[in-house]
Amino acid sequence: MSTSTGDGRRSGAETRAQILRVALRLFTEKGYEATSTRDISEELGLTKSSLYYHFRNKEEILASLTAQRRQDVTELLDWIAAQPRTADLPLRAALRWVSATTPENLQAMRMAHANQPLMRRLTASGQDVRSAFGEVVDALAGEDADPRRRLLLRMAFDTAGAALLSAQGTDAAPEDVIEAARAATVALAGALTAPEGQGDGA
Amino acid sequence: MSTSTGDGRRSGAETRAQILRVALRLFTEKGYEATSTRDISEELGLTKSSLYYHFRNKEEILASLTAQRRQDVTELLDWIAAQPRTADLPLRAALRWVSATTPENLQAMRMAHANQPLMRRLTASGQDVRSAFGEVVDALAGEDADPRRRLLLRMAFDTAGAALLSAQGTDAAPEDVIEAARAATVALAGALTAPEGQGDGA
DNA sequence: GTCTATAGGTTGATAGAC
DNA sequence: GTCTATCAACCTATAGAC
Repeated sequence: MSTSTGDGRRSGAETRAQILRVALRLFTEKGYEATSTRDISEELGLTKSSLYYHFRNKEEILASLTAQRRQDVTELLDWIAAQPRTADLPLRAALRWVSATTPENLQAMRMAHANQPLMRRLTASGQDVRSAFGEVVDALAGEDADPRRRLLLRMAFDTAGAALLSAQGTDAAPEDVIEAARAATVALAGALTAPEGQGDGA
Repeated sequence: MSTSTGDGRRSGAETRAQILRVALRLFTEKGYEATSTRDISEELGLTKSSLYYHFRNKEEILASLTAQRRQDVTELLDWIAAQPRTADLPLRAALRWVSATTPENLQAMRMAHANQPLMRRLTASGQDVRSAFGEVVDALAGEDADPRRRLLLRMAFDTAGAALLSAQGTDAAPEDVIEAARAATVALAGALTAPEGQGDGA
């Protein structure tokens, strides 16, 4: 029966999870600034004040939604460091990254995309997912590679985000998005190892 | 000498253009909702009220920034309709689209990306740039193509947006972004005509 | 854990003088 | 064309009762 107390109260963890679920959806649909704490609380049948029992402030709700992502990038960096530096390492690394994307990850990415300026602000003041990619690119392409090559490599990792962008307004399922992203990663990484033409002639 | 009146006033068109320039930057940096009319006016040495002489309301400023984009898609559609339906038409069409991207277009795209939820709202209530791409995809792939193929084709057109996404936080110049987008379009369109492997075997 | 009540501040927008 | 003055609406967040 969970930890319900019998009257209108719920377990702390349960309510907290509900708040996060609703906030994730509203922050994505309407944007963080356009979503008021009132919007969130009313949808749960609570008052604004009750929200402040579970979270210090509105931004902490967002932080809880964002946490636990840089860890993944760090693991990827460790994995790359342990790999033999073969020519197809960029492809294997990017494919590993994109293949690890789950539908839950997609929804978090949607939210991040829907609040770009805000995420940029948080980025500047602490932990960052996107800037960590700079290290990944450095590890794979070297800091001396030309900007166009570096950007293309980055795009090979970012195909999930790109697919999400293109899928906007369509009825594409999360699985379609991930599959298209994988295909795009293969294509982009391939272009990096054979930049000119599509045959293998000179 | 322009149309300055000699005292503190400026020509209407001139002030209007300045407002649009500042708004484009602030809407991109901070987001539409987080940018107040006060932010815009103060940066120009005006009062909020003066803004309302040039624009009916805040949203009309955004609309002025957004206008004149669907035209481009319509032209693309006409061009596609007039082309022979060869196997490389998707590549040629997507490349034509991406190649026509200017640094000015990039900045407008940046702004659109920074305000996804709002743009989606405007989309639902009238003219739309993104949904028009559905027609492009239909014309090139047919409505019967599987979702993964359709999405991949869409991504081949959306490489400028994807490159912009990946370029965030880097020092990539607009020209680098456009060049990387072109390369990505070639790679993605290539993957569409030869979906399996990178050789040309079965 | 949730409520009512309210503090304290910002916002978009309008009226009317100059 | 720009200003001052003002408004109603809304926001985040806190205090304190239950």
